[in-house]
Amino acid sequence: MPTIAIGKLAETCGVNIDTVRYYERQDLLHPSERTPSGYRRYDQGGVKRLKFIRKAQGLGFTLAEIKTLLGLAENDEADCGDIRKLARQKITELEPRIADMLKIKQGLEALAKYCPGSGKPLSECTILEYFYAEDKQ
Amino acid sequence: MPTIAIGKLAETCGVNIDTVRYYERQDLLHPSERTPSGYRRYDQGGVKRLKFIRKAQGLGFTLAEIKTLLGLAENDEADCGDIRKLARQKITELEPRIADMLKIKQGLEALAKYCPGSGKPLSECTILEYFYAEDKQ
DNA sequence: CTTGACTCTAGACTATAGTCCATAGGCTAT
DNA sequence: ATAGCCTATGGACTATAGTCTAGAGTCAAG
Repeated sequence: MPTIAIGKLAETCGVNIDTVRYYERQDLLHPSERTPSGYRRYDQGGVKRLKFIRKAQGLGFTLAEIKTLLGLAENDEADCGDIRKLARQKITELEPRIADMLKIKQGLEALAKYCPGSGKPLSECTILEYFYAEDKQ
Repeated sequence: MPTIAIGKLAETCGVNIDTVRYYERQDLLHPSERTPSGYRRYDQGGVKRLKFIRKAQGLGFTLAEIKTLLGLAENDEADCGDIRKLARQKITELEPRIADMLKIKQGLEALAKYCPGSGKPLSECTILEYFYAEDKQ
């Protein structure tokens, strides 16, 4: 079974070489062995694991969460429900964040819409007016 | 014109006292004067400025952007168009982020929907299958 | 056998927005 | 005048996810 060096692994998966070492420090990805001179060697499992990490990141999981996922994925006792639970939890975390961002966007749109725009003095800027408004309530 | 101490300012605006000093280091908010013993004193302008900062933050502006906004707000040469431009820019920054988060959420929902769930072995988990899938392309 | 590319380690540094700490001095009410 | 807050400073530390550096050692090709 051929193994590859860290540079090749990084290149294959499209990540920075230092990121691979960082994942190792975070206990997410270890080489399958080391050469006598101390060079890391990775097998196909390492490649899969690194791709797993990047995909899960793409879905918004943090490295800590990915560690849990990897732990489950390699635990024969775990079942599908555990994984699904994490996915659902992530969804419910995402929902208020999306809602917040939409609210912010709508707020900005409303401000921009009523701001008279170019050529008008700042005294007529409704955005600044909003920022400087006294809190009602 | 009465002035207030830093603790009172922080309390009035609902921020941590260290945050006020932090904003000063970031050149966002300076006391109107110092007492002979070196205590910061803030006037009503300071209160307004701090509230301005917090409101703009609530709309998703970074401190660096708020610095620009404050600069404009206090520059007689600036006009409304400048402010509106920043608001619009923020909106266009927000849009892809919202789209990304919706995409992530939908991806997770699709995964969770097809995952057989509790009681099923991991070998049937479609989420893990997705994570471990070979890239097509 | 030397050159250039690759890798090793430990530790510093990035961004963002704070928060906390120690130590010292100031202010106020009793 | 003294207890008990308040404030001053500089610097360290938090979280997250890396990125970069220095100095040393290793490997492969010509």
